[in-house]
Amino acid sequence: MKESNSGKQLKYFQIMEDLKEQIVSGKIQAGDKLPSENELSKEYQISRQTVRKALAMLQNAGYIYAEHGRGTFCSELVRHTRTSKNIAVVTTYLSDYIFPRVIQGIDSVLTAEGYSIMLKNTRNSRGREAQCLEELLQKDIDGIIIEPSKSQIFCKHMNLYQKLDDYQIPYVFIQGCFSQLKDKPHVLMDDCKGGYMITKYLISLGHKKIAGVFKADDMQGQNRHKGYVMALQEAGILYDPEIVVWYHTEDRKIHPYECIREMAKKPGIMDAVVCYNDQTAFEVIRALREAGLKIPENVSVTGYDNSRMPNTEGLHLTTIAHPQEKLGEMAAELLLDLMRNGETDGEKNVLIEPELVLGNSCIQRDAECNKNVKE
Amino acid sequence: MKESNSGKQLKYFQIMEDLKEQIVSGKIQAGDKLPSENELSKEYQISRQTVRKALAMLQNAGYIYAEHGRGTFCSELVRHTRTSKNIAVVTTYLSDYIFPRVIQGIDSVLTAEGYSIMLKNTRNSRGREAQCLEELLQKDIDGIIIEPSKSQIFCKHMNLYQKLDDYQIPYVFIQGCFSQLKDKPHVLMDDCKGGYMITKYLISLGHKKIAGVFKADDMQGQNRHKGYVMALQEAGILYDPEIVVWYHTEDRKIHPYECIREMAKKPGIMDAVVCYNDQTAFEVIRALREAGLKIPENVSVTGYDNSRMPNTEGLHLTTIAHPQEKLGEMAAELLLDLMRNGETDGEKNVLIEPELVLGNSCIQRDAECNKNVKE
DNA sequence: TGATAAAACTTGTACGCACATATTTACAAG
DNA sequence: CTTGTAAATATGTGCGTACAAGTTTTATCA
Repeated sequence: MKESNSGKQLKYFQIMEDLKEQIVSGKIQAGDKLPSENELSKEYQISRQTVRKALAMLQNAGYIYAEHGRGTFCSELVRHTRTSKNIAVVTTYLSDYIFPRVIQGIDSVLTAEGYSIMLKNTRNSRGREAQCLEELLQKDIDGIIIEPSKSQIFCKHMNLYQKLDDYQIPYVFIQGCFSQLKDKPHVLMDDCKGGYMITKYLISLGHKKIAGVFKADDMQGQNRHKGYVMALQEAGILYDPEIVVWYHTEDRKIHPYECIREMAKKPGIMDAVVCYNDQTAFEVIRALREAGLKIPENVSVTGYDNSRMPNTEGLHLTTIAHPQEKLGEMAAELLLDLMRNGETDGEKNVLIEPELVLGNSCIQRDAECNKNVKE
Repeated sequence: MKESNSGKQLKYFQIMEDLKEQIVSGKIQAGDKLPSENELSKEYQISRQTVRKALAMLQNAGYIYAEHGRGTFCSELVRHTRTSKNIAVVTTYLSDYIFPRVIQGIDSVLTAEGYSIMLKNTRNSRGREAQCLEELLQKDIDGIIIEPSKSQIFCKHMNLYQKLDDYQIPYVFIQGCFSQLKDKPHVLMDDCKGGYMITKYLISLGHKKIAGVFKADDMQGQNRHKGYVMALQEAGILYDPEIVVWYHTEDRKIHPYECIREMAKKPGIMDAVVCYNDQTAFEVIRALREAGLKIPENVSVTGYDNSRMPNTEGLHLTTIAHPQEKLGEMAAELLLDLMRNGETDGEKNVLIEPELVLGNSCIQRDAECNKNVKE
């Protein structure tokens, strides 16, 4: 396009400029109805067709929108120009047991509204997360649903989130949330309460030496650990760092397994293990079994997420339900709400209540349980 | 803007689409001069004003530019649209046990090349597939990887694939392929051979009455069935339609289960069941167990896809390996190749060799096996 | 032959009219 | 009070004309 007619006194250009001025200056505000084409035609003493040309330009530029039969209205400037109908979803893992159902929930809500999903994954690396965001900033997207990578660690690319704010691209965190951005809209589980509930459950079964295996680099791990500690303290059980294992994304396959196998060598050091999630729980079970211990006869084990994963030999984990699809739906709806109404109104954050799912991986343990560890 | 006038035959819209088509298809190339407004007006038998409206829209969209006094020209921009770095992936199911790893394979290849994935899912409905394609045609994408919905049934929206060809948007089929488009690039498993292999394996174990449960509405089901028939014929076993069950997407949860339970009432009617996939195999196993039959002691059961799904009570399915990640990678690489080199060179189709995965769901059956069906 | 003016194109601006179609309002009938 | 209908009003489509203002081609003259 050229439209370098800034100096000339073309009628359609003048009226266009005039109306634009009124919109930008605030004389005509978002949602206000403009005078009808005939009124403008009279007012400016020009033909309706010329008025239409001016209005068409403003509409193209996103300043106004017309509704057939109703009139022409001032649009919410930035908001209405976002019509790519693309939403980006940034996840940590693709083949994770959580992801498919979460994205299915997101998809079902967004597809119904005519949106398309752009998928990105970070493999839980902050570098790749930054790269994803940079790529997305180049693209035409209306909003982002993001599962932060290593949400526990200080976020080094705040500037990118700042840019999202500047560009007025709304975003919703799921699963976790950087501490620096904890005021931003997010949908996550009450992991602290979940950790508390499942630990309390073990205590109620008579366990006294409850080990814990937690992921160190995301918020979920921190919160589940916090709940674990709360439950112990409430029951007057001393927190024993000797039987708490922290691991990072990179060594999730080996570290918990090896630590637990090492711990299992000391008889009676634990009578239960609270695990970060079901996946970790299976690693722990593998380690315990190789050490000759039986689940749950010798050691009770709990998971988190209710993955219903390949459970070897009829063992069903006692775990915390993860409303995967629901979480996706809620995040999508929150995002739609943000896109429609802006960041103004009300409470944006959703905290999902955890729910205990009973399996057969835990057992009632009486006072003298410690004797029958390793028969 | 709305411009949702896709269906109507508005004159300015038609001529606009017509010209756009010519530009995108390459009939009008970058730099070419378009017919003058008066010529178009004569040619299409409409007024010059209406032609101007159509041209204005194309100019707004960046397809053409006008030079005062000289004419209207096709802009270079068309070529640039092929650099959106967006690839669409259209799948049937999101939470399917195959999908996550396939898309992970796709993602790993495409992300490395700087592409982003746009995700669409059809829930195996052809209507939704058509809708997805229509939406994608509106968007800025460089290529598509598509798992066709109900690939066995005649494809009713060939026109959309034709449009992809016109717009020169390359696409690769995975998992299945419409018979009308079987010459198009695709990456799929040799399902016929897979069905043949697994049936032959059962025959080699001494089975004589091998039932089959197949999905009727996709190519995979047809091909696995074809292999099943081939193996039977090769072994001189008569094909018995009484013990072959066909089901559709919609009743995948109930139909196989009920048919097998009905069949199981007749003692000795079958000594093995070849199933469309692992998911179906589990439904079949559930039905057989409820009829009082033991797997594999009374009836051997095979799956397909090697899903390693929640296997009840230590049962591991004998199945066919599904190289999910590899399949995704191959499809992505094939698509990249198409985008770089066009459709010209060499063999585009990839047929993955099936591989037998032995579990404990099948057993050697001696000649007089039929006695011990139902003890 | 070569410069120049005129003619014949091109797109751009501006206005007019008629009718289609969607929405709101007013009013009357039940 | 509800419902149906008609009128008024809004934008949307489509056509026609006239003239303005650039660019290219053609005809003309020195």
